[in-house]
Amino acid sequence: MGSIPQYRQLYEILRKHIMNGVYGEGSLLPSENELCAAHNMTRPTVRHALDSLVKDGLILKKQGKGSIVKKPVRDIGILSIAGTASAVGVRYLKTDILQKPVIQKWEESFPFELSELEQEAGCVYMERLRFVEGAPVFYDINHLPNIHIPRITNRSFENKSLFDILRQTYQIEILGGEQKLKAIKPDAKIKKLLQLKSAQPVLYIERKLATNKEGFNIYSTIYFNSEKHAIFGRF
Amino acid sequence: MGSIPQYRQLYEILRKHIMNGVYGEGSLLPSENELCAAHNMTRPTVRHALDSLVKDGLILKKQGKGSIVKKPVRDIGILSIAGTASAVGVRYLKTDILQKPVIQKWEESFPFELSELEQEAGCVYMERLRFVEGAPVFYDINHLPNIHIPRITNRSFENKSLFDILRQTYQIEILGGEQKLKAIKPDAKIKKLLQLKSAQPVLYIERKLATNKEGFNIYSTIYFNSEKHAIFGRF
DNA sequence: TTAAACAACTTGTAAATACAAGTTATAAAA
DNA sequence: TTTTATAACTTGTATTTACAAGTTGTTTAA
Repeated sequence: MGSIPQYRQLYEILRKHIMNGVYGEGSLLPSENELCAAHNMTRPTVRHALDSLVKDGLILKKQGKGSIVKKPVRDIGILSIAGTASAVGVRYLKTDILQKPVIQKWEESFPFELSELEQEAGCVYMERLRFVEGAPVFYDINHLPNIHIPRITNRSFENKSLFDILRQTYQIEILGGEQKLKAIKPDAKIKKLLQLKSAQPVLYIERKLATNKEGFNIYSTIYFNSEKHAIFGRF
Repeated sequence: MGSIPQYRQLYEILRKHIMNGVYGEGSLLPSENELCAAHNMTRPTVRHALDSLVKDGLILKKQGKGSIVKKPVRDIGILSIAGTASAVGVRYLKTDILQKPVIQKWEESFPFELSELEQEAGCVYMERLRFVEGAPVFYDINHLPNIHIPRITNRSFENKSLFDILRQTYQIEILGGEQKLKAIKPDAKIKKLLQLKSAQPVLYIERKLATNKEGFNIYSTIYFNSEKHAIFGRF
């Protein structure tokens, strides 16, 4: 017997099966007693495995019924955009790179506290403006510490999300983060960039995203025109 | 013995003690065996309670060491408030009930889609205004379907969060949700309630919170004065 | 035909027990 | 004095057993 706990092994098996569609969305998992028999475990052990799946939001247990497969759509914090009436997919999002990634020093007034490592390494800076149906709605400024990401300044970001590149090229995954939101009156620069009518307020977001790389955080400042669209998020 | 499970009772006790500072941050909880003896339970039951605390992020268990109290600022989605400079604890939040819970019909223009069950049951409606350091910052309107929550209109909400009452009295837990955020120009009513200077924009949030009770969702509309504070969230 | 009762499932809660594995302070040996 | 071993803790994993409670289809009685 391996040193991996039994409940963990069952969890991995069931998780894989759910992801691969062996158990379709909305269908029932085998009952706890069936799982006991099939994997030669006792009920507490099986339940431990199922508890983990519940925690992941992969199943939903109902007393007297069974374990229902859920396969959730989880976003990372607030990332997607919804129209005020109906949802607008990310595919309708066109991106302009205002400032291609450059390496520079951290600004003195940088709103987040930096670790020593981040401070020393300097930062990679970029600005983007995003359009929905031809109109600018999203202006974001990103700072990454200059570690783990060699040659990022040479990369093209055309039609590719920053997060996709970080994940695919550098194996950097977002684990979580924190953000601060305010409604503000935009200054002249923002007003011009987002083509705002006067007196139209703007949603302002500061966020810090933690990754699987120790000490590698992504810092973003976002200005969002919420006249015709809203920031949408699941949690 | 009440019909509330033992592990749940212990969970509530420990949770309260952690929140009230009986167990300070970083300190150790009594060991599992001590809790068994103190509350006359067996270890599986005690561990079930501790598991819930781990899930809440209130403790951190270390094998061979014990259960370390964490007391995080981690709320459900966006609920906590941070000062623009430093964090402001929820304890500085005073709540005024503008409209005590009443049972009424759902409004025609209700922004969310309702299930048939929710539609039939009618809704419980309440309004609150929250203050930080004497100034109103938070106006929220809540709609709950009138199921699972008998006699809620008789309850006092003085110094108690709606979520605490739902959890403790009705065993209703928030599992997740979705929300939509915008920056808006407030109308006269909101302006007056939040004592806003003219031209001060407001953060507007619509949220739907899903719970462990099938078909029981909580719908909130929030107006937030982000002049001196920001909405803060972890994920 | 219809409604109530029941049986056979499902998950939920709980006890009693055992041993494995990580941590820490103490006692023994170098 | 310093190092090592040990004992006494801690949480982690797992079995076995029992009954409660919710769901569903079937059988029985009206």
